[in-house]
Amino acid sequence: MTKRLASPRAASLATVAREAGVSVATVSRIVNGKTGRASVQTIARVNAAVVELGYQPNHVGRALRRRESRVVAMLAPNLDNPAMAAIAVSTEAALRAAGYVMILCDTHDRADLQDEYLRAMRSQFVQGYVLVSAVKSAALSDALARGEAIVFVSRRNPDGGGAYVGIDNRGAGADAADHLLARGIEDLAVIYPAQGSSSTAERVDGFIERLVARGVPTERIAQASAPGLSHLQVGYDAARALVDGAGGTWPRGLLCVSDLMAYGAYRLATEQGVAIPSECLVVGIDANPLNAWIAPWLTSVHIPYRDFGAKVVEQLSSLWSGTVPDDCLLPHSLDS
Amino acid sequence: MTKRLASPRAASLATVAREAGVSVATVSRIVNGKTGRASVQTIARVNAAVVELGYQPNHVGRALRRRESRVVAMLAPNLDNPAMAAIAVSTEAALRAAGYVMILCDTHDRADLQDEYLRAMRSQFVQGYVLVSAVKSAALSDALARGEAIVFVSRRNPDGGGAYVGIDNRGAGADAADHLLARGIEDLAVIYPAQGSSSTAERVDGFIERLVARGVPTERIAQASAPGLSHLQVGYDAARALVDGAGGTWPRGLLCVSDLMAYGAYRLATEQGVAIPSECLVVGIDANPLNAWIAPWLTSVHIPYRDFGAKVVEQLSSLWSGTVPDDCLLPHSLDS
DNA sequence: TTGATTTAGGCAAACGTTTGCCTAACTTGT
DNA sequence: ACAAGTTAGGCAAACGTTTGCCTAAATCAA
Repeated sequence: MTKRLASPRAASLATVAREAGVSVATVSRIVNGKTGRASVQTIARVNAAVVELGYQPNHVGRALRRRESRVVAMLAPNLDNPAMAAIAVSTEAALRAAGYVMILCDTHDRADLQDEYLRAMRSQFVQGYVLVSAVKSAALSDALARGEAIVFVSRRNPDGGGAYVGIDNRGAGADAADHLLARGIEDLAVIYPAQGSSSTAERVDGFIERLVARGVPTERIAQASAPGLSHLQVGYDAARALVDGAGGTWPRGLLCVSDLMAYGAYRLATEQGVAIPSECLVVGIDANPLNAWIAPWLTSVHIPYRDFGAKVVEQLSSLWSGTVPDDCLLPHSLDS
Repeated sequence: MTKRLASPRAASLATVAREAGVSVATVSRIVNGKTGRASVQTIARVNAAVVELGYQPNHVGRALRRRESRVVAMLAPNLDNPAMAAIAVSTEAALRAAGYVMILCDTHDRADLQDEYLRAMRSQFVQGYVLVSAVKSAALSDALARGEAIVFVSRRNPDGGGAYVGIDNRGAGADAADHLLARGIEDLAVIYPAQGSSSTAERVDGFIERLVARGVPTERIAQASAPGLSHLQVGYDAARALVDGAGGTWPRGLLCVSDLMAYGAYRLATEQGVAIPSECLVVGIDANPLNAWIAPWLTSVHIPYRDFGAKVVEQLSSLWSGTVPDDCLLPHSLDS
């Protein structure tokens, strides 16, 4: 027979304990699977009460007592970027599968917002942080010094060290170089954002190094960059700088360090009547799923963003168990 | 593999109280701005201690005591869709400005996942829910019956009623109709997903109603749909169904109820050598910012997703204060 | 002066969990 | 039969806040 509850309060350990005629401590132990401490009959009685009352452990009480929540905060610079969104989605799924919930914060790539979020999250007993393309900031250094569990994604710890999930950026740049050379293109250029993060810089380096190693004279590798946060605009501006710097002519092959930058460059090409890809083969990095539908002109290095989440959770688990994990580099690929 | 250092505890009310030589209660009142209860000197002393120790209120303790967190859960069907990501970003920003944090859950449009999330969130003392394109489910009905604060976005409450933020979908469809008619196009079609949500169905209805009202014979308005979750694929499949149903000829004007569907249709057109927009003017709905860069052929009804967040927070506030807010319809626009 | 009111702030009980410690009642070993 | 060990489970103290209630002292009214 079921009781009609006077208040809409959810069942607590106390409710269950009363119903089962045992103490709160016993119920707590049983629902937490500490088996050795109770008789079979008691366990059965408690479990019955749990089911009947629909008891669900209260995470707030638990967090207070254990001084830990099952919450992980992700700080990402801008979810407008489909690559970031993909990372967020896959991380959220992996965390949830591991029994965590994810709080998402958009830092807009601003150090002050990153600081504010880091501080705010601390008082939520957040258990770990996933920092996508983190920037250097005071609260970040503090958090690292305190030994918080922090996984860096896509961009390495600006203070050096720390757990990292990403790809071999140099390798990705090198692959792009090989791809272009394999098509007999030797009039090459690369564009990138002026506020260089470690990852974009590494892509550029890898690209140039490989070209040089394969005998392309340095002076035939044009470079240009542009400031700004929107990779779309940066791509447009950098491409303009590149072309203007070359007396109005486009290179035959162009590496853009992200797909969004490639979209920006494409717009300029369209405006200037340059045919892509026949006059200029554009290579991006990210392999946005939209490319197949509306940007078939773009060749792009595939990054397995959908696999990032699982790796991030692995690294967090390592940190929680007290070890410092090795960097995790996922495989990229450029289908030819 | 090195061991991490144990972190020193953050300052609590007790720490501050000891430092300032007052009781915990007094500190609590002061940090909460209950001014009438303390002398000016005490307030000054406490504030000094707060600053010195870098005290930040612990949200977990507060949540436990007040039986409310400052957490809102957003359940969204798929963040891969840029429109969803835009809603998530703007809601997160608006909530944070109002002092809340947002937990993000990706339901993949599945009722069972939506149920699981709703139940899991309850024991986190989540204060409100933002349900983007919610589907009918048991836990949703339960939550509504319990009187939880729930705001529906983009798709109305499947059980009817409830707070809603969205656009005038019929109006958007009608605007698309006007746009096409203004260009003298009368050979028209519309494609939409087979699993019709209220919003896409309304867009189709508004489109057709307006066309009929302006004298287009019903038999000249072709329709097609396709099943599936990915609007990209749905657009492709539906366009194929449409064209096949018309003996291989494309309409002169085509409304796709989302931009992603338009991308899908575009791919088919490209494959079939149909020139967009000269042979077929495609109109989408969403106005994805990428369009200007890589899909200039697409005309799209602009939806102010960036304004959704503020409205969502308004509606949540209404719910929290006990009133039932009116539906909030934001203005859409189609720049001609 | 006295009684009434205000001011300033402390006490302690929640909120829901977890866990070290304690204690009865058994079970063994000898 | 008695000491030693095991089992089953209760007690109560945290964790960090908030808040109703209480109490001194100070102020005020008459």
